[in-house]
Amino acid sequence: MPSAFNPALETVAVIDFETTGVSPAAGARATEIAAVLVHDGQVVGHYASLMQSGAWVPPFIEQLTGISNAILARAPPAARVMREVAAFVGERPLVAHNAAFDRSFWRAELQRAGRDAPHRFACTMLLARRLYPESANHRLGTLAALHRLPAAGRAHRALADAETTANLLLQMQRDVMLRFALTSAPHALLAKLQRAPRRDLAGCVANYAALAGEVTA
DNA sequence: TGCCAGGCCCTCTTTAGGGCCTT
Repeated sequence: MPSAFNPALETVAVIDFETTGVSPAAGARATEIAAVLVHDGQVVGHYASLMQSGAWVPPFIEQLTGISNAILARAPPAARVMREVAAFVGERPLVAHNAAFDRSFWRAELQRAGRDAPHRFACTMLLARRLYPESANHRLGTLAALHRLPAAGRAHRALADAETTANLLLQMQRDVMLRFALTSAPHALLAKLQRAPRRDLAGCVANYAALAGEVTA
């Protein structure tokens, strides 16, 4: 039975950081990263690791994530972890929930590790605001509950949140296909939709479909 | 020891302000 997704759909990497704060520009550092590879409608691989940057973990963050200074003392160096995860994702497009946040740490930590960060990002939060305006809010946990996504483990840990985001991405692919009668919902289309005027998603899909006729039903 | 930001979007807007979302 043929897959409902385009076999040519590129693999994307869904990432999630745990950090000591909200801004690398203000001195916050990453404490954990996870990357989940998604291809043809399913998760096909993952990477996850704590990382030791030497940064101090505030009590609020320890309570939120369960990641303590004592745990990080035994973690591998941040630069080594970032080089490993960069090799794992390669040049694939990246996806994150509130991607502006993860993009800032991705760039900052890779720069510290001596690696370029040219990756394209897509944001499940921006897309969810357009696809699910009826949701009470667009936090990852709320959207996971709304769609009854599979439980992925403790929230606010990198791998669990990356897996939840990956499942949300797959849910949105299915919903876009259903809503707009498409046979596939490639990453490039979702990336366009996340920037589309909220009241003209159908117009954005039509324009995209006209340029890439293979996605239409 | 323990603070901190920024991109995006909406509207009471656009020469701005404030809320959301991430840790």
